[in-house]
Amino acid sequence: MKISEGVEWGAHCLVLLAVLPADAALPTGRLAEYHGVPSAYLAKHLQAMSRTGLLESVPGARGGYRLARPATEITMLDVVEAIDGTTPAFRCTEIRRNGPAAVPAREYRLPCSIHAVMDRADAAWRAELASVSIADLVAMVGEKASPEALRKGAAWLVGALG
Amino acid sequence: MKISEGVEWGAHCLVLLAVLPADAALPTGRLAEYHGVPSAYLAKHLQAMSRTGLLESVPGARGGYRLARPATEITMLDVVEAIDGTTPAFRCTEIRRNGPAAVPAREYRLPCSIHAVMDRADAAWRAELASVSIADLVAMVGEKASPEALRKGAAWLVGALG
DNA sequence: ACTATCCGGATATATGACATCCGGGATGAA
DNA sequence: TTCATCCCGGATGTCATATATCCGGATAGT
Repeated sequence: MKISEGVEWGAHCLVLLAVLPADAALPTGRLAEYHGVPSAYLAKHLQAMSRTGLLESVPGARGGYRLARPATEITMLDVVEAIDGTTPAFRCTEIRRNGPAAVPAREYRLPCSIHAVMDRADAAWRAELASVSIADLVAMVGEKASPEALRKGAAWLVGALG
Repeated sequence: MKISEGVEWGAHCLVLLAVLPADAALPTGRLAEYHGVPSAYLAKHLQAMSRTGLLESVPGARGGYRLARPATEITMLDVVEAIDGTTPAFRCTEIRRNGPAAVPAREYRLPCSIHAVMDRADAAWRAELASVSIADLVAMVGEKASPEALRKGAAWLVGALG
């Protein structure tokens, strides 16, 4: 089991965009440069977040991306679902309907018990992700990051936005 | 994100083995036949569960697999970890150390906030899985399955064990 | 001895993740 | 108007992993 690397990139981008002045936007190239990741591929994930309404794209010269709504209203679950999709990790192939114990399809009214358990675990995972917003992450990073790193990041932002 | 199909197979096999008389074992071929899955591939997953101590293998003619401990003491988390591995779904690539805001490695004492959030969600998922035992699943299946399916399954078992 | 079975390794194939590129369209600046 | 950016979607290529199979060696019943 494995989550796409793009989720990490997307989350970091959202955190960076969350500390920008209102209405300011950063283009794909700048976001890629800041995080040291390939620009062409990051674009794919930014487009995905734009499609699901997390980011707003500003076309044209001096355009870029900015948050589509306040950072308090974007959760980590939104990011994961935008980039990794909403398909549950477990897919029941209904193997109970195979083999010698199989009965006609209409008998399988109730969902497979194993399926149900996996779905509950999936729901718990998503609930945990939904409880954390991008704004929460901004606060955490502000507390944890070294002053030096914060200073360098801010200095770069001034250059990128100017 | 996606869980190996083998987890479903493994869980169903454990449930079937849990209803066997004590000390009775079923070989790979029978387990595969009962669930309608390829025997050679199922063997891989059974071996994995054997290595992690969920199953006990009985070598030699008329051997097979049986539970290594009571069904009440085998959880769904055990199954998932045996077959899908214990590696967390999210892997932090520390992209905060890239780009213009990077500082010397010794400055990154505290874990990445995004990483921390993903780990908490992963823990919630595992906790949910750990709260359900194979014995619980046997009970659920007993309640939910159609009497007809249970009868056919039992009949097949009598033949397979005889 | 013979047969049935587990076990590990080697191998083949398919699926999806990762990564890049290009053409089209939209926007603002010159 | 013209031009330089920039977003967007599709096509493409590469690579890692999941899926699936097979074989030889070891082991235990008959």
